[in-house]
Amino acid sequence: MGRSPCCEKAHTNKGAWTKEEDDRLIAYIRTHGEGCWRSLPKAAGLLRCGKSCRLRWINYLRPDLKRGNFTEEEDELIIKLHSLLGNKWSLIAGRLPGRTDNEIKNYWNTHIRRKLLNRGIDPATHRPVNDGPNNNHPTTTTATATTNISHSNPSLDAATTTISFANATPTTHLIKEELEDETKLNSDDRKIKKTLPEFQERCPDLNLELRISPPHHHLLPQANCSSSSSSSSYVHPQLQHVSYHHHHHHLRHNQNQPLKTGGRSSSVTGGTTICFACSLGIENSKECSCTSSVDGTSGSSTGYDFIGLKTGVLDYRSLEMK
DNA sequence: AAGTGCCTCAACCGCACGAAG
DNA sequence: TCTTCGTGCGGTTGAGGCACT
Repeated sequence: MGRSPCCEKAHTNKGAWTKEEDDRLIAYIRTHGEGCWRSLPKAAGLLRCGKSCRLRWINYLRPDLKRGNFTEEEDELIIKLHSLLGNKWSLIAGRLPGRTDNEIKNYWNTHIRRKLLNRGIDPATHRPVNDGPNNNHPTTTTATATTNISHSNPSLDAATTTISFANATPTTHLIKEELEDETKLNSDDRKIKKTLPEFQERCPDLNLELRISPPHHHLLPQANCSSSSSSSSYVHPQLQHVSYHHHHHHLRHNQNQPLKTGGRSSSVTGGTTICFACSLGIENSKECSCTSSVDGTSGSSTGYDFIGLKTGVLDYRSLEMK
C-alpha cells in the first residue's frame, strides 16, 4: 500500500514556468494565501504539481524576495552559518531575509565553495585543506578565540569577545538540559536539538557557546532588543555570557515564557540572554520583531554584522582553533 | 559564424517528518 | 499504534547562457 502520488503526473506541466502560469499562481495566492499546495493547482487552474507551485512561489514569486547578487556580508554570514549548521540550507536561509534555501544552496555550490577552496579551506569541514588528522587536536575540547574589538568608546577597546565551542561547558549543559524537556519544544527546537550533536560531531573541537559582550542596553533591567537604539555591537567591558542558540531562540528563556519560535527577544535575565538574531545582527529577520537600530558607529545598517564581521574586527577565520 | 565546454540556477525528485484520523 | 496525507528539505538534473577556440 504505497503512497498516492503528489499529483497526476500525466496531466501536469513540467519544466520552466510561463508568464501566464506565474500570473495565475500569484493571483491565486494573493486572494487565498499560501498553503494547501496539493489542492492549489486545481483551484488556481494550473496544470502543475502542488510541490511545483510551492517551489515556484517560495523560490521565485514571493514578493519579499531579495533579488540580485549576494553581498560580501552575506557571503561571510553564509560561510559562518554553514560552518555551524552544515548543509541545513533552510536554517541558513532563515538568517538571510529575502534569500531562499535553494538560492543559497546554489550560491554555495557555485561560488562559495570555490571561494573557500581558493582560500585553502575545505568547504565541507571549514578546515584548512592541508590540515591533516594530526592537526585536528582531537583531545582539545575548547577552542577559545579572544579578540580585541575596536570601538569608538576608548573604555571598550579592551573588550573581549570569546567564542568558545567546547563541548563541556555549563552553557552547553544548560542548552542540553533545556532541550531535554520535550514538552517545551516546538518543531524548530526539535530540529535544533537534532542538530546540536550533529555539529558537535562535525566540529569536535567546537561547542555551541558564543561568548560575546552584549550591547550595553542588554544589561539594563527589563531591557530587550526592541527597546534600544544603541549599537548592536556595543560591548560592555564586563564579559557577559551569551548562549548561542542557532535558531533564533533564547536558550535561557524566562521561566514564565514558553520557549517558542519567533524572534522576539525575551527579557534579559541576569544579562544572560540575547536574541540570537540580534546578536547576529539580523534585525530584519522575519522571525525577529526587534526594532533596535544601529547608531552608525558600528554594526550595520544592512543588519549583517555578525560579531563585527562587517567591520572586520573579527574574522572567524582568524579564530584560534586549538 | 560555428562548435564546444563550462557555468548558473530554476526545477525536479525522493525522502523524512509531523499532524491527523 | 499504525496509516495516510500534506508539507518541507536536501541532493541532483538539465536547459539556457556565456566564454573560448
